[in-house]
Order: sequence, then structure tokens, then C-alpha cells
Amino acid sequence: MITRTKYNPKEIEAKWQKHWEEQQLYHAPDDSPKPRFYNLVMLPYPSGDLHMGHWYNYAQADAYGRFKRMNGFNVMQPMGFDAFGLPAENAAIKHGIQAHTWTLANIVKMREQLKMMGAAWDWEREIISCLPDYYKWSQWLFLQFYKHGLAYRTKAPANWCPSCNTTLANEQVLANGTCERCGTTVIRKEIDQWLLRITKYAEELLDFSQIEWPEKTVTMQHNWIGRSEGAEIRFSIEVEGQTEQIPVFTTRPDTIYGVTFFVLAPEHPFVAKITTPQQRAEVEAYIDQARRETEIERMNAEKEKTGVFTGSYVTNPINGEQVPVWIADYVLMGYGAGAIMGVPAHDQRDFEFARNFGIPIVEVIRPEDEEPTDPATWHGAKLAYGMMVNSGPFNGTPGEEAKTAVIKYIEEKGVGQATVTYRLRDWLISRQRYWGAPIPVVYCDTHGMVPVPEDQLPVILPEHVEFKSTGESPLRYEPDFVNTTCPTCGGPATREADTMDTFICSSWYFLRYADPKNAEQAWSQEAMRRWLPVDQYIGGAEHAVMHLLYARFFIKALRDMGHMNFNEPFTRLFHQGIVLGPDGQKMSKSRGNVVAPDEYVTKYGADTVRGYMMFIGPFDQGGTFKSENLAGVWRFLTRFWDLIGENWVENPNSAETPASQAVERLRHKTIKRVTEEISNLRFNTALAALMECNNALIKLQSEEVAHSAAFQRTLENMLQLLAPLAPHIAEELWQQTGHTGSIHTTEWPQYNEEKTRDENFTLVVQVNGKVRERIDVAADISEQNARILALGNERVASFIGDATVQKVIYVPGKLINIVVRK
RNA sequence: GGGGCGGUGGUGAAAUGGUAGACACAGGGGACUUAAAAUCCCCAGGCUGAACAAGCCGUGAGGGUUCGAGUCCCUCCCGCCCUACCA
Repeated sequence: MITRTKYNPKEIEAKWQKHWEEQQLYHAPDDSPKPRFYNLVMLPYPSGDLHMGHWYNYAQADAYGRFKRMNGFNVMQPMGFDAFGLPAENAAIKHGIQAHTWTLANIVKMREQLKMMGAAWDWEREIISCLPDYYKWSQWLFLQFYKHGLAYRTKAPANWCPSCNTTLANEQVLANGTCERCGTTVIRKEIDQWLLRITKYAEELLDFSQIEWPEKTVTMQHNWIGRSEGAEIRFSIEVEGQTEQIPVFTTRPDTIYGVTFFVLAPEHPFVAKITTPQQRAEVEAYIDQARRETEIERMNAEKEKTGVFTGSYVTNPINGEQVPVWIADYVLMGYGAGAIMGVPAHDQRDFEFARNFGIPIVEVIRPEDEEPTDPATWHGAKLAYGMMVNSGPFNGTPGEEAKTAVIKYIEEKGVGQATVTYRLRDWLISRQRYWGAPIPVVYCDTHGMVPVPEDQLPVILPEHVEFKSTGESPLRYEPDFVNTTCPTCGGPATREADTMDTFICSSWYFLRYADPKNAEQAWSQEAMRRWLPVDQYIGGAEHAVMHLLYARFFIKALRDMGHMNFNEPFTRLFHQGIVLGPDGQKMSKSRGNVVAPDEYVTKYGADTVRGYMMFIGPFDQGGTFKSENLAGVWRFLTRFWDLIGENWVENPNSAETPASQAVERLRHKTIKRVTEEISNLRFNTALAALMECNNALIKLQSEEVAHSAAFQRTLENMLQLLAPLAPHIAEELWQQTGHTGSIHTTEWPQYNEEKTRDENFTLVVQVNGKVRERIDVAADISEQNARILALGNERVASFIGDATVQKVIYVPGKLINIVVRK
């Protein structure tokens, strides 16, 4: 017998957390002979508060890692902080506390909160992205990208607040197109920016064959990359007596005879050259207006089509026709060629534009069985493929064939070729911000732009800066930072004052966990081979096209540089659902429905809060936080605690009885269910299975079978099955029941399929598919006997009546269905 | 407009094409208690019914496939999320 005490989570949780830490129980050694399992969750931003969403995500991820550990894997489950970014800078501006101080204080607090979860984090591997020993390598990576032509500097349009005199991230532009700080309308401005050439990997990034990711995420990345097959076609134009070519991109070369106008994006370099003097004033006014518009306004498809005629004409290369050149903001400089051929009959946007400006509409594609109609009577463009009409020598060419025929023709004529275009743009990584990793580049009067040599890294970010109200990066005003010498000539030079997008830091953190203390390299080849790629990655779906795409790009680029021998960073990906506030709304400070876990941890203990998070529902669905539901898990843990306290015996009775055999079946069934559920990240049903087992054992506890070896074995296995979900109570009871060593290093209980089978089952008897009777029968009943039993049953007979039995369906172990007809 | 996810009791939810509602929460009844809390036991999809007799209906709506559909197929309705002038 063990000493009976009351379940007191507060006491035991603190005790075991301390013990595990002292024992370094969760450190993943580099030299283990066991197979590795890299179990990763997206690292948090150190906001200073660990909220319910973190618990929801981390508790279940932790349970999975613990399950894998008990199943014989050397599990690496690291934790760290994505510590650069705007909130720290805003806190600095608002409260006058330095971003560095604010962030590190938050990390101290959050680390404590994370430890209260009792999760198996390997703190030996912790990384903090805002510390020099980490961002040194972010800078080193930038230099590698630069060296391989994957990082470049160019003028790129950015959101610009004319009042704050700075660029803004897209997230800082409010929905109505104004600056979040001062309310001024944000405009677009061309400034020098650093970009990474992610577009070079567009094609390979479309290949998801080596990873097991949610279909939804694959689709989102696929759409984001946006591959379009079509043709580049060059239209010619006379500029100051010279013939120049303007290319367009189209996915519908088959409609080229329907071109009745031509449109350039307002920013297109040709606009100034081709605008006639009479049209100049109007065109310039339009460009000015377009520039003032935010991207959000401009991309609103509901908006009326606007545009201005430039006064010039281009020549359609296929038929020599002259068509007017317009500029319009529905054509975007950043996509395709920044120019389009206007085919109003077969493109909805062109149709609307032509209608607005009285441009002719010519039908050139028509389904074979359709009569010609007057386009003036149409209500919209005809997008379907069909036979070419009004298309000179191409008349009668059908569907897809029409596309290839036109492409072949333009290629032969040398006025264009088949092309693939992607929606994906290069990744703009410069931020005119302080709290980020400095871009390791200097500008010298003699040598121009010079990358900082690797042996001079890190370029240290000053911990103390002064925030002035200019809105510019404070780094620009730090002489000690900005003023430096040229690495090439030693002459005076200026440092780049822009910092890197924080997504750079999070694009490779999972590599650093494998070799977190390496002072010589970002990681060793050995560490890569040992730990990467990540086996299971768990995180929010909101990162589907940002972080998750950038990380894939990083791995592919680094592989091509010779730093990796694998193609994808995350083999299996899982998106957890979102925990909503008690009002069913997304938790947010402004709504005032944010639930802090701390008070519930104090009241019920971490194990109950963990369990409740799992019990809310399927892991990928999230759910509404309801404090009253914590009671269910609390009661279960308490009852289980008491069950063991009152029934654990040291010398059980090993005799087999029918009752003990039934308990033994329950044991095998429960192991099977819990094993399968956790394997599939279904913690809600895993917990339900344990509850069922618990309830069943409670019913038996006053009977003799409670002293049987089978019963005791079941209690023991229950503890192990519970260990990943509620690690503290399981460890405590493991110790109380006289075991030595941690339960978390024990081997996961095994079940025998044979022994999960019942001796009897309830044979369901249906008549015409409706359940009419349930008969308890032996598990191995023959079909013949089942038939006899069913047909001989009085109730069943009354439902059959005088109808004729047509056939009998027998499903072994389940049911028998008697099909009758009158 | 495009893409995705979902719709099952009062609530959260279970259910390899085979007994719909496991497991819980809230609720009702009872036990214990001076009382409350906690704990324990019992009830609980809807309708008809005195019934713990029996029957009928029931997984957003309507069709279909099947001996049998919450589950598969088609059409539609509703909700949520993402995305959006991409040529």
C-alpha cells in the first residue's frame, strides 16, 4: 500500500520540474544510439506573456514529443525566442525603455512561464535571435546569399509615410491606407532596398512531393507562387523615328486578333517616352494620382476601371493593326511585363475598360456550336476556349491548339515566345528600423558598396539608441555605429543603417538548434546530418506563405551552396487550431477576452490545464475556452490519483479469473486506443480512452479483482499512457508506486491485438437496415448460428411478419441484416 | 470573384460504409452535510405514451448509390478562414 494523500498539483509539479531540470532529463544528447526525432514547434515572440494559444500549441506538441521518446527515439525538442521585431521598438518609443532591456526581461518571464507547463524543452539548446551569437550567423547567411548572387540591392517601391518620413511594413498600413502612427495617407515610394532572389527557386518551390503537409498549405503556397503559362509577345512602336519593342505577357495568345487597345502600367518606363505633348498633362496627373493610392485601394477589383490615352499607337505583330496605347492602374508594373494587350471580348477587366472608354470589342473565339452575336449586346467577356474566328489565316483553329499555333507563329516571326510567369516576387528584406539584425554592408566613397568580411562579424547592434521623432531608423543617428572604415581601403565609410526582416532570423533557427553553441560556424555538417530535416513541425496556419515558404527557400539555396544535403526543412507539418475567448471571438486585448493561463495553473495545476487544452477538441480545430470545462479533466486526474492511492498493492494475486481476464482485455484495448490516437495527434480521444478505462476500474475497485495482477498492471500502464499528457502526476504516482527512475524514460506499453478481442459481442439484428434486436453472442459465432439466432428471435420474427426473406447480410463481429419483401 | 474548412443533443464533441451521440461540461433527481462547497450514485436527442411497454422521427436542405449513409456522389442553403484587377 502507498501512503494515501490528496492530489496536490502545486506541490508535486514544482517538485518534479525542479528534479527534471537537475537531472537534465530532456536534453537530447548528440551521441545517442537511438534513432533521432526532431520535434519542433514554431518559436514564440517574447511579448512577455505566455497565453492560452501557446499552451494549446505547446502542450500537445510536448505530449507528442514525450510519446516519441517513450517509443525509443532520441527526441530533440528545443525552444527559443524570435526576439527581433516591432513591438520592442514601439515599447521603446512609447515607454522610453530600451528594446534590448524590454526584450530580455520578457524572455526571463516567458521562460519561467514555459517551465511551468512542465514541457520537455531542451533548454541546453535555447536560441535568442536578438543576441550577437545568433544574429552573427544571420548576417553570415546574408553574406552567403550575397556571394552567390541571391541578395541584391535595387530601388523598389515601398509604403512611405510622408509625415513620418519613413517606409512602413505592409502590416503597419491600416486597411484605409493610412499610417498606423500618424494617420497620414501612405504613398508608394521608390527607395533603395535589399532583396533576396527567391524567384530563382519558384519552380522548385512548387514541388511538394518530398513533404507531408496539409493540402491547404500546399495549395496556398502554390497559389502564392502563381505559375502561369503563356507567351511574351512584343508589340512595336515608333519613338522619335526609331522602332522600339514593348513586350506583354498573356495567357491567351489565341485571342491576339481581338486586341483593340494596349495598356501600360502607370510606372512603366515607356510612358514618358511615348506620351504625346497634347496628352502629357493628363497622363502626368493620372500617374500622380495612382502613386498616391495605396496598394490596397489600387487592388480593389470592385473599383471602376480608369485610365488615360497616351496619344500613341502600337502595332499588333500578327496583323499589323495599329491600336491605341493607354495607361491604367489595373495593370501592375510588378507582374508579367507591366503591359498588356487589351482583348475586351475575352478578358473581363479589358471588357470593363473598353466599355468605359468606348473602345471596340471584337469577338475572336467562339464555341463551335454557337451562333455569332453582337459584342455590343454582351454583359461581360467570354472567357471560354473555343474556335478562332475573325483571325485571318487562323480561322477555325480549335481550343488549346489555337494557343500553340499562335505561339509557333510568333516564335517563327521572332516577335515573341512561350513563357512562364510567376506571381511570386523577390523578397524585400530591408527594414528602416532599429530592432533587427544589421545588414552587414558598408558604403565607401572609393569602393562603393562593400560587404563586411566574414571575420569581422557580427556587426553589433547598439543596445542603447536614441529615438528621435524623425521616424527614421535610430541607427542613422548613431555615429559610433554608422561611421566606420572601408574593409577594402581602410578609408572612411558608412554602415548600412537598415536592418533585416525578422523573417530572416526565423528562416534558419531550426538549423541552429542542432548546433546551438558552435562559435566557429552557424552549424557543423555533422549536426546537420544528425538532426535535420525536422521530423515534425507544429505551428500556426497564418505562416503558410511567409515563414514556411522562406524557410523552404533558405534550405534550397543553402543546399545549392553546399551547406545542406537535403531539400526540404520540414518533413511533416501540422497546423494547430486557434483557441477563442469565452465569448467565441478571437482573443485580443482590445476585446478584453484574453484568458491568462496562470490563474488556472494556480487553481488546478499544469497537468489539468494541459489536459483541458487537449480535451477541447481535435488539435487542428481549436475551440472556445470555457473555464468550467477544466473541471472535467481535474475530476479525472483526481479520481485516478485516488484510484491508485486506494488500490495499489505490492503483492497482487496472479491467479487468472474471468474477471481478471476482462481487466486484461481492457488493458490491451486501452493501450491500443491511446497509442493510435496519440500517433495521429488526436489527444482529445486519447484522453477520452483513458477516462473510460479509469471509470471502468473505479467500478471494479471494491471487488476482488482489484487485487489481481491484471488490475495492477493496468494501473501501471495507465500511468505510462498518461505520462505524455499529464507528466507531473504520472511521475509522482510512478514514484509512489515504488518505481525507480523517471516514468518518462520508460518504454511505451505494448499491446497484443489478439488480447484486445472480447469473448462476446452484441450482435445487432437489422430488418431492412433498421435495428430491431440486439443479442449477446460468443465472439466466434458462425454465420450459420447467427442466422438461426436472428431468424428464430421473436421480436425479429414479428418485424418480418409474412414477408419473404430475400437475402441475409452477415458482418462478422457486428451485425446481421435480414432483407425482406412483402 | 477564386480557394479552403466546417454544419451531429442545451454545450464541447465521438463514430475503418455497419448499434449515431463514446468521453466530458452544463442541467435535473438523490446521498452525505446544521448549511454550502467538494465528493459519490442515478437520469438525460426529439415526439407519442402513465410507462424503466412499444413505436415513430432524428447528423443544415433535397436527390442518388448501397442490404445498410453522419460517413461516398450530385444540387442547393448557411457559417468561418484565407486570397483577390496576376493579364
